[in-house]
Amino acid sequence: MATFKPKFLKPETDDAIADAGGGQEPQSSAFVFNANHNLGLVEQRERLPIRKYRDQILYCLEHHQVVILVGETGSGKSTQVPQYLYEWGWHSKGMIGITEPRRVSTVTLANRVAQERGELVGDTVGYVVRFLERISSETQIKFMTEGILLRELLADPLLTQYGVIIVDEAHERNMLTDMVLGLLKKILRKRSNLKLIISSATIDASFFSEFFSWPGADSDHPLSVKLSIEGRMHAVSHFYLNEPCADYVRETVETVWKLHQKESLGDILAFLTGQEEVLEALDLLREYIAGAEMTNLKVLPMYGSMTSSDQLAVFFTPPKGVRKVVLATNIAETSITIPGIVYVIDCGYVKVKWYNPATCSDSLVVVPVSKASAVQRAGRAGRVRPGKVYRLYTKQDYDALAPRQPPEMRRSEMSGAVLQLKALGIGNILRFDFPSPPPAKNLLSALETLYALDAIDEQGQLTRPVGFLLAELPFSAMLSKMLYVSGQMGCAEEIITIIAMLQVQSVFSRPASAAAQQSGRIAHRHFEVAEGDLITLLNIYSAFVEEGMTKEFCGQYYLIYRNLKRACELREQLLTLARKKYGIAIFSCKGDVEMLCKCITAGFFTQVAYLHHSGVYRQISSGTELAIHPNSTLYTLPQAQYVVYSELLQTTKLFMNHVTVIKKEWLTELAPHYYQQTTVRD
DNA sequence: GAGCACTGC
Repeated sequence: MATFKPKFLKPETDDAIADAGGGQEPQSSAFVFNANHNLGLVEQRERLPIRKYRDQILYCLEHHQVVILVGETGSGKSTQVPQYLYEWGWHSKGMIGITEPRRVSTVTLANRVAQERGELVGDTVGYVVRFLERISSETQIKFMTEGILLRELLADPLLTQYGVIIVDEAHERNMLTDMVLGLLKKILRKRSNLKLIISSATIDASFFSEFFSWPGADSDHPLSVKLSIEGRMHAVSHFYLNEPCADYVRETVETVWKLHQKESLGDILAFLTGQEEVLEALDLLREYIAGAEMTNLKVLPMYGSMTSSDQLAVFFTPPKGVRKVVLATNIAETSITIPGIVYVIDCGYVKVKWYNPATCSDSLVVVPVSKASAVQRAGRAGRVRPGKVYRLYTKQDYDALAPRQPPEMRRSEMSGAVLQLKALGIGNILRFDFPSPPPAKNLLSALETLYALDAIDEQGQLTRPVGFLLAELPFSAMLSKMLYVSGQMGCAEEIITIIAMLQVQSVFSRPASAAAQQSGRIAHRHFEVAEGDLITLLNIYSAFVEEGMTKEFCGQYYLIYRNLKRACELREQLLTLARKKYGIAIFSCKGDVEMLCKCITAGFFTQVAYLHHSGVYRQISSGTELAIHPNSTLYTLPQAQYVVYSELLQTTKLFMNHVTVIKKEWLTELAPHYYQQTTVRD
C-alpha cells in the first residue's frame, strides 16, 4: 500500500462543506482517507468488500421489508448500497432516502456517490442538510440528516415520496436515530411497499431485528433479515494491564513514552475524557520530552473547544522520523478521523451527560466505556496497517464492561421530542414504541414543562397557537416560548440573536497554554455585563458583526470563529422562519435591556433561583441549593436576588449555567398561572 | 475558584 498522505476533498466538496459550516475554513472532519485514490472510480467500486454482497442485498430486500446490514467501517456500504438499489431500479418505486447522523458525512457521501456516477451532485444524487440543499426534480438518491427526515414527516407522515429508506450509522443510537426508527416502525406497518435498510454494528443487530418484528408476522417470512458484511480493516492486537491503574492520565503518558522507545514508527492516538485531562497529559509528556531532549516525538492536543486552526495541526503528516502523538477527547471516536494512526491508547473511561428528572438537571459524569466504544476506539489503529491498542485496564475489566452505552434517548431531557411526537399525532407518548423507551419520569417531567409553558393542555393536547408553534420551531421548548413572547413584546431581533448564540457550541475558545487561557479570560471580560450571560452573548454577537465578522476579531478576543459564523447562519434562518412562517413581528428593543430580560424570564420562568439569606442560591420550586457556574459572567459579580438559568449541570455541585438577573415581580406578571401554584405548594 | 464529551432540525 502506498504511503499515506492526508488528502483534501475535491474542490466542489470543499465548497459545500465550507458553506455548511465554518466559512472559508475547511472543517476538520472533512478529511477522508482513500487508500485507492490512484485507481479509477469504477475499479475502486469493484474492489470494495461490499461488492460481492450486492446480489444478496438485493435479494434480501425483495423478500423482506427490513434488512439489517451488519458491517465494519470501510466496507463501502454507505456509498454503494444506494447505488446498487438505483442500478436495480428501486427508484421507480419512490426515492431512495439515506439518513446520516452528521451534516458533514451527509454532504461528503452525496458528493462521493455523484462523482462515482459521473454526475454533479443535485441531479440523480442530492442531499439536504439544514441551511443547505442540492436536490432537483431529478433526484432519486437523497442523502439527508436525521433531523431533516423528521421534519419531512411533519408534512408527509407516511413518507410517500420514498420507496426505500436507509438509516446509516444506526448503532450510534442518537436521540434522532431512535425517533426516526420508532416512527418508521409505525409507517412500515401501514405501508407494506416501503423498505427499510438499517446499517448497524454487530452487537446491535439482534436488537434491531427484535424491534422490527410484530405479532402475527409470518415466521417463515420474517419481517427483517440480518446480513453481515466484512470490512476492510487491518488486524489490531490488543494489550491489557495486569493490574488496574490508579491514575490513567499518568498511565497514558507513561504508555506513550514506553511505546515510543520500543515500537516501530507510526502515530499514536490516546483517548482521555476531557479537555482538562488532555492538557494535563500534554504538560506531563512535554516535561518528559524536554527532560530527555527528545526531538522525534511531537505531541498535539485535540478537543472540541480549540480553534479550527489549532485542530488542523493533527492532520499533517509529521516530518520523516518523527512520531506524532494526539491526545484527544471522544471527538476522535466518531467525529473526526486522524490519519496515520497505528497505536491507540484507551483510558477506559468516557464523560457522559445524564438527565436527572428530579432536579431537571444534567449530570456530567465520567464512567467506564462500553465494549462498543472500546472496539470503536481500537479500530482507529487499524486504518493504515496492522495496529496495536493499549487498554489501560485489565482483561477482566474489559470482559465486565457493558456491551454498549445506554442510548441517548434513555438519558436526555424529552420536551423537544415529546412536542415533535405530539405534532405527528402520537397522542399517548407513554405508549409510543421507542426502540429503547425513556424512563417514564423523564417523559412526565417533559409533559409538566410543556404544560407550564402552555404548549399542551390538561388533556395533553397541543395548544393553538403556542403548542403547534413550539413543535415546529427547531429548538428547545423554552427558547421557542421566549421567541414567541418576543414577537409580542417587540424585541424579536435581539432574542433571535440570543437563541442563535445558545444553539451553537461555545464561542469562547479554550487555548492549551495557561498564559493564553489567562489572556482569554481578560479578553472575554470586554463583553461582560451585569445582566448576565445571555446579554453578554448578545454583545459578543453585535461586536462580531460590527467588526466585520473577521477571524482577526475572533483571534484578538479569544472567540471561536466557526461557531460565531454558524450563529450568524442560524440567525438568518431563524429570522426568515419567524417572519415568514410564523408571522412573528421582528422589532428591535433599541437597547431596552430590561425588556430583553423580561422576555428571557417569559421563556425560563420555570428555572428560577433566589438568594437565600444563608448566601447561597436555591431553586424556587424545590429549595435545592444551586451555585453559579464559574464560567458564568455573574460568577465574580455581587449576587443578585433573583436569577433565571437556561441549564443546570451537576458536577462537583449543582451549577446554573447561562444565568440572567431578573426581578421577582416579573414572575407573577409573566407567569401568574405557574407562580400561584408554586407559592401554594411552598 | 471550578472546570463541557459529541451531534442535530
